[in-house]
Formats: sequence, structure tokens, C-alpha cells
Amino acid sequence: MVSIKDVAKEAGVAISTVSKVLNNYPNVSADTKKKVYEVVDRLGFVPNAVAATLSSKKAGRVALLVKLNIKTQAIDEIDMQYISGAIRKAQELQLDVVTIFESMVDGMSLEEMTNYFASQSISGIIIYGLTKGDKVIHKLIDSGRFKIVVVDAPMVNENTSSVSIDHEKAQYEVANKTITENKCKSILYIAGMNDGYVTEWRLKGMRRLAEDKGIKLLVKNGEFSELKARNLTMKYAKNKGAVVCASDLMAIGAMKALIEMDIFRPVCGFDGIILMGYVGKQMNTVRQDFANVSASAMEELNRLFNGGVGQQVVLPHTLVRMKYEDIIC
Amino acid sequence: MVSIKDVAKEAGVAISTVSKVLNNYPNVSADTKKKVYEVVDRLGFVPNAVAATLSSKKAGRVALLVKLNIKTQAIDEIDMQYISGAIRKAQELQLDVVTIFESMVDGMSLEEMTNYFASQSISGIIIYGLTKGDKVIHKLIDSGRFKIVVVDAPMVNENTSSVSIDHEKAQYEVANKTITENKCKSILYIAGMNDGYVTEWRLKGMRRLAEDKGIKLLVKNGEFSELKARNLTMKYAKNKGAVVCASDLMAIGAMKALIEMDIFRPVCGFDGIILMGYVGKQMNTVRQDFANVSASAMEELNRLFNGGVGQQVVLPHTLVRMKYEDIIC
DNA sequence: TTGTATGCGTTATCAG
DNA sequence: CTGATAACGCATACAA
Repeated sequence: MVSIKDVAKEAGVAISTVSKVLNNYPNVSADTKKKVYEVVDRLGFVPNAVAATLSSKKAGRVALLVKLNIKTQAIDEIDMQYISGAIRKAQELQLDVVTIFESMVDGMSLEEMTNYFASQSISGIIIYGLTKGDKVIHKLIDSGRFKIVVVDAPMVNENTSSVSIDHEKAQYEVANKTITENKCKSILYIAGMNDGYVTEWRLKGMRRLAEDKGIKLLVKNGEFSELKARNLTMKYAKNKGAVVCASDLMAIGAMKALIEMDIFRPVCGFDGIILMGYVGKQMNTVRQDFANVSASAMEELNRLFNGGVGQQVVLPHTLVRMKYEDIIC
Repeated sequence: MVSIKDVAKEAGVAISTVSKVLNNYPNVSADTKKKVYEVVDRLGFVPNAVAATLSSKKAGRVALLVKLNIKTQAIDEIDMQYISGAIRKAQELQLDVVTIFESMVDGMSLEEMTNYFASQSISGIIIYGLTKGDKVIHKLIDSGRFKIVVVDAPMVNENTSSVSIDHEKAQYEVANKTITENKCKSILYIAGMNDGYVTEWRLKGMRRLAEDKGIKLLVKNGEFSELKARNLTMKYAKNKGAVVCASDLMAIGAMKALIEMDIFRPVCGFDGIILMGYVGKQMNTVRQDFANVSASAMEELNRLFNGGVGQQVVLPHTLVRMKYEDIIC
């Protein structure tokens, strides 16, 4: 392997000089800069990232903490986009990334988890899908030991930023569009998990809509389960004007139930997953660009690395109707 | 961070002794072993993986080379299972993993790619979905510079193993089951990409079936595209007894086309993706356990690391009918 | 069986 | 502006 030492020797300068050139240190003459770059090019030298993170005290390695939903595999689509969006941006920013599934750190104490991340030279973490029940992870955030960006959760402090779309507004809009188009007077709202932050925000949007428009709102907890949504629809949809779901998967479950019941009710979902296009009927939904959300999270983490202080980042969303013709290719 | 030095001091032994205990070296007294482990536990020490790979010359870091299909996002399901299966097993085997999307190394020369991997201290690579057109990657395999496991490709040499199900047999079986159940005399076979190894194997299975059963076989190239499969079905399915597709996605496209044409033909797919359950009609398909395939690949790579020589590993598959009731949850 | 010393490829701190 | 040199945390050949 061609190392920095080879480059130094070849260019006739010291190792430290090469390092300075490569890391854009201020005090290097244009002359030596050019000389070094020329050799770097010629030898095809690529700095060893492992050695760099070991040596450097400045941040670099990022962990993606993903909650892999083992049961509902259709949701993979979202995680995959999170991961690929983050990795792409990380490469652009020259950050090293490791993917960690939550099951790997499950049951660890705060200390164990801290050591686990530290042992991998991880200095920044992006957390996807945090729920209120994740006690240890909350402690990890509070500890301030790592720079952290949470996606779809409200934590913000010195070392922690939050990135997400405006769920409340999005839920309001998609439901409003749906009931307006269909002139509905009442809604069955199938919400997500109780301890999810997005659940709370989306529910708030629904309540605001109900108040604004003076319509009756029945809220049931579907736990993001397609089956639960199906059953709730069977039980409660009959005398409601529309079924609004807090996720696409639940919307699909609701839709299939309605078809079986042989009644029509407008249904809308949330997320804009591709799967929506396969179920045969069109639905309104909120489209989040997951890859972009994740890329923004990485950018935000990089900002924290560079001394920035935690903040809340709100990303745009769009309303769409998913249909088969749009997604086939 | 608690380091090996802290453990050594606390246990009253030398750093090297701690290292030996942790790495299961033979010549350590049971007494010091226990002493060290006790301290390790108490301090919650986790060895720094970065320092370890830098120091050690023996292999450790593994790259997952994933071809992310940007257009057909439903396929994410497969990649996600590949990734999670590999990462899980890697943790079990104490291997560090980095995920690399093919787009990141696209256009690199052999030398650049070698340097790229080397710069990350990568010594082993698992390659998913290699096609004949990936010239540089083929050279990388031939170079012998890295231990490599290819999933669904036939390369085997000193440092390279191959892992996959028996695609030929699987294709034979699923098609045979389908035509037997429906007493078909002719088949429209929609194959995959021309330069894919699996395409070749599956096609071979079909040809053998056609010969064995004396049925007419029309082969068309669907390029794993749902849309292509749809169009081919519209054009050629009418006077064929069945439509056999080399992927589930194409099977879905074919099925939707048939419904639009308002004719019935049995359709079968390949892969057993969850999406199959959502399209409304049941189909025969081959179920591969992608996570398991990937885990096996990781195991195989570990074997190569430990001095094993490359070999071909064939994993089992099953025939299934995917229906909505089975996948909803 | 245990400890010492050196190196892995960088970065960072000081002298010069 | 440039160059020695000491870390970073661990593995390992070698000495004791």
C-alpha cells in the first residue's frame, strides 16, 4: 500500500508537510502544495481513513442507528432510502459511516452503549425513528458525549439537532385535501404508535383540522400495523366520511378492508412509499423524500462536528397521489 | 475512553497480556485470564476496533458492495435484507462492516478501486448482483488482492467464493409446478438482463424443462423491468399457456397486463418478495432467504480470512405462493 | 507464562 | 513555512 511516507519521500518533503497539504492547512507554500499533489496523483495515494480516525481527535466517524422493522418488511423501502441518502452525503463530506441496527445495542446500559460507540471511534450518530420508550438512547442524547442528529424526534440541545418535515402541517394538509375533495363531514383517524413523536405531531394536525372545519373526528390507535388498520376500518369506518391513516401501510390495510366491505370511503396515507402504487387504488398521501431527509441529517451532523450548535431543521414535503402508472419502470 | 492500558493497570498486568487474553491466545494462565476478564467487565471495556484493524495485519474489515437499483425501488427489500443479514452475522463474527454502493466506485480503474478499498483497511468484500459487464470488478476479483465472496455469480478461485441458491433448479421447479397445475403446453418466458449470471442459469433451467416436457418455449428479454414485462405480455402472451418470469417484479407487470387484457394465464415469478402479496392475485414463486444468503456469504468470507480456500456454496430455496393474508401484520 | 518494545498510517504540537 | 516527533489504541515478535 502506498502510504503518506512514500509520498513524502518521493516529493522530498516531510510527512507532516504532506499531511498539511492534504488537510488544507493554511501555512503551506503554493509551491510545495503543487509538488505534493503531483506526487499524490502519480502514485494514486489515498489516505488511510482508519489511521486518520485513530490519530485525529476531531470527529469523523458516523453511526447510523436504524430501527429495522422485522415484521413489516414493506417498510424496508424507507430504511433503505435513509441509509443510502446518508451514505451518499457522507462520502461527499468525507465522513466514514457504519450502519448499526438497533437490535445490536438493545438492552445495553448507557455505559455499555457509550463504550460500544466509542470503541468504534464513533463521534456522531444519526438516529432514525426514535420513540419515547427508548430510555437509554434518550440518556445517550442527554449525556452530550456524542454529536447526534435525530430524525423525526424533537430533541435539540448543544450537541443535538433534529431533522424532519412538518408532520403536523403535512397531516393537516393531506387530510384536508381528502375531505375537501369528497365533502366529508366526519373522519376515522387511524393513528400510529402511542410512543412515537410523529404520531403525536400528526394527531395534533388532525385535531386542528377537525376544529378548523368543524368535523367529527374519531381517533383510533393503529400502531402502524396494516392488520390493525384493517380491523379498525371494518369496525368503525362504516358511519364515517373518510379514513385518514398515519401511514401508507395502514392506508393500504384500510383500503383493502373497505373493498372487502364493499363500501367506498376516501382513504389517505402518509409517507409516499412506492408500495402505494401497487395496491390498485389511488390515494392521497404525503411524500417525504427520505433520502433527502437523511442527507440533510448528515449535513447537520457535519455542521455540529464543525462547532455548530444544535438546532431544529424542518424540511419540505409534498402532497401526491400514487398510482401504478407513475411507479412502474 | 477506557482503553486497554486502563485495564492493564487496573488488573496489574501488562498491556500485551490483556491483548492476549482478549484474543484467546493459548499461553495465558487461567488465573490472569479471570483477573483480566473481571476488570474488563467492571470497567465496561470494549476494544477499539479502529486501532485493532490498524495494528493487526490480519483481515477484519469487510465491505458490502451493493448495487442500488435507483429506479425500481421495490427491489430495496432485497438489498435491505442482504445488508441486514450480513451485518448481523458480521457482528457475531466480530467483523467490522462498511456498506458501499456501487455508484461510489463507478468509473474507477482497477488501481483506483484497489486503493479505495485499501485506504479503508478493507480486506474482504462481498459483492451482490455482479454482472458480466462489471469489468473492473472482475479484474479486482482476479487480482487476488482481497478476499471476496460473490453472491449470485460463479467466480471461484483461491481467494474468491461464490454463494447462491441453485437458480437453474429453482427456475425449473417453479415453472414446472405452474405448468403442471395448469396443464400448459407452451410458455412465454420473460428473462432478465442479458449480462446477468442468474439470467443465464434460470434460462438454462427453462430450456431443460421445455425439453424434458416437450413444450414450446418463447424466450423474451424483460431486463428485470416491470414495464418491459408488461409490454411483452401484451404482445406475446395471448397464444401461450403460461407466463414464466425471471423476477417477481416482472411477474407483477405481466399479471397486471393480463388483467387488462382480460385473459387468464398462470404467471409465476422468482424471489419471493413481500410485494408479491400486495398485488391481489396469488402466484407461484421461488423464495430465497436473502438475509440468510447474505449471512452465509459473510461466514464464507470469514472462512477465507482464516485461511480457507475459495469454494462454491449452494443454498436451499423453497417454492411458495404469496398471498396477502400471509404477509399482512 | 508474562512483559518490553516496536510498528500500523495518520494527525498535531512544537521547534526551527 | 517546514520538519522532527510524540501520540492514537492495539497487536505481536521477542526477550525475560
